[in-house]
Amino acid sequence: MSRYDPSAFPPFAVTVDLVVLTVREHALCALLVRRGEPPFQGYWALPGGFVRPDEGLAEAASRELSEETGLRAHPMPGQGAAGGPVDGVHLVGAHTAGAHLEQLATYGHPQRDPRMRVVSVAHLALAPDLPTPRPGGDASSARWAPAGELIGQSPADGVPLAFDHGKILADGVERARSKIEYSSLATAFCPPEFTVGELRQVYEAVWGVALDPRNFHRKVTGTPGFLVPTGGTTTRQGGRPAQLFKPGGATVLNPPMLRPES
Amino acid sequence: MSRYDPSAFPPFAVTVDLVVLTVREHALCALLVRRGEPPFQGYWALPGGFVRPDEGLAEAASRELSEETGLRAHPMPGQGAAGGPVDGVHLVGAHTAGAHLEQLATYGHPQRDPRMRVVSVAHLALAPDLPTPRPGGDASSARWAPAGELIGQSPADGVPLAFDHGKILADGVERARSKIEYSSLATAFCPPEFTVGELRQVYEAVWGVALDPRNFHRKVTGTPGFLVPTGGTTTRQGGRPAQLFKPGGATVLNPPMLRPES
DNA sequence: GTGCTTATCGTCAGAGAGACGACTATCATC
DNA sequence: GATGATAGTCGTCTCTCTGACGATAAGCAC
Repeated sequence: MSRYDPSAFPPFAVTVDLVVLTVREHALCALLVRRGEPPFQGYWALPGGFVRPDEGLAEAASRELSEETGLRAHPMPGQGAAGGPVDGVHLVGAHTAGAHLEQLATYGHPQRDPRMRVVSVAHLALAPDLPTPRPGGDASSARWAPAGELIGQSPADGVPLAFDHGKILADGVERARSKIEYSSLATAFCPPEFTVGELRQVYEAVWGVALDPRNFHRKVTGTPGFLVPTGGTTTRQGGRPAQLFKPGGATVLNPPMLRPES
Repeated sequence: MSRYDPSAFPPFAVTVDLVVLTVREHALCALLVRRGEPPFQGYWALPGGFVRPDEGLAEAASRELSEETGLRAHPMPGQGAAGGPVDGVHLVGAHTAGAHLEQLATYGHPQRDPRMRVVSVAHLALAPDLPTPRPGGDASSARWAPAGELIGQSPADGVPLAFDHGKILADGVERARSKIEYSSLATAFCPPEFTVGELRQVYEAVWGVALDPRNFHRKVTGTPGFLVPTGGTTTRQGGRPAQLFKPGGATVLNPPMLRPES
């Protein structure tokens, strides 16, 4: 069985790759960076990089996210059981609301990188709309791309991503789509204070469906601990002034938001 | 940013660890093996081992499972999107029903193994009650242990597991508990043909609650594609003869089975 | 047969969701 | 200032599903 033979083990490279999602202009978008060197030179890829010898996986993901977006991380307490196997991490940028980071899955096909054996621990980050996608200072080397076009739900399938990043992105989008059903994670896409209508637009963008504003309003305001009114109002969406809310303490939604069957 | 510098990368050992769950005597049990060498010599641990240079992660998990339990694996088609990010694999043993294998999460804390930097990709396997836990041929080196006692839900907390395997086991149990809510995975704990009562006992053992037999019967027989009657009956549970069923094609349960709150 | 066990069908009340009507409050424009 | 457009918020009705639980069926041990 030779379990754990420390003298001779096959060496692997371990990386983290990030699926960073946000909602911009009513569409779910993913952060991509352009590869400057082979393999897949010139292709778009997910941001990521090597795990350093002395850092953990979540730590590496948090560091990479910070390098790519400027978001800084601090641990989000009390998420252990509810947040799934790997605890979520809450991220706070200098001028933005919190974000969410969690482990997604690990990809280790022997030939996924032609240079060597690389195992990538993919992470999923949900962020509010970042004013400037200032990734690395070089604007042409990074962009927000509509997720629907990248995962084959649009006629223009677009250029494929480097490595197996198309598959990783699709898995991340599916995770986000299912997770906002039964958790309050959709608020991670919103600014610190938001209206019910803005939250509904998040659901509509992530799921790609239209939701009834009245039923949605009843549902989210009627779920204890989901939303807390801040007292303020805003008219930034036009129309009648809307109440402003911030996320309540609840992390799980019971009963869940139901995604309409298409 | 130095993304992917193939010339110099920190070498990691990559292993797979297995959370193998089954239901025996109305209790959820996990497969443990005894460590014969340091560190944690004499401790119980999850089965697992190194990923070989030319095999994928699921492949390695499947191989380890086969070595430990005798279950053989073959791919389970058509599970891609519904089964989550990482496809499930269906396992078939010589004399038993199918089993289920899926990636759980990856654990890579820098100090989780005192000898070297080890990243472990944990997998979750759900198997029907195996007649003989013949792990490696040495009966004293492996056992089925009640999961409740191992994850701190019982007064006798028992001996802790080696490494971070207690945490991995707890995550696997939680994954199983939540996944049988909205998928048909509970049938993976059952023999090829089973009664509604046997399926109910699986839910009761995994969740640790009592369910109403009448409502459970209505729910599972009323969900299209969940169960298919085979035509036969059995009295192996005593009482009135019960219809035998096999798993239907459905993988997702909509609406889900609701775990009683408490 | 009697009693025990488990399976299976039925009934009823309450919670929650989808469909949609109605009213409110602001802004842009005439 | 009146008018219309836009968006927010409250209600109502119906249907489905669930939880609680009564009732009956069909085996086995004695």
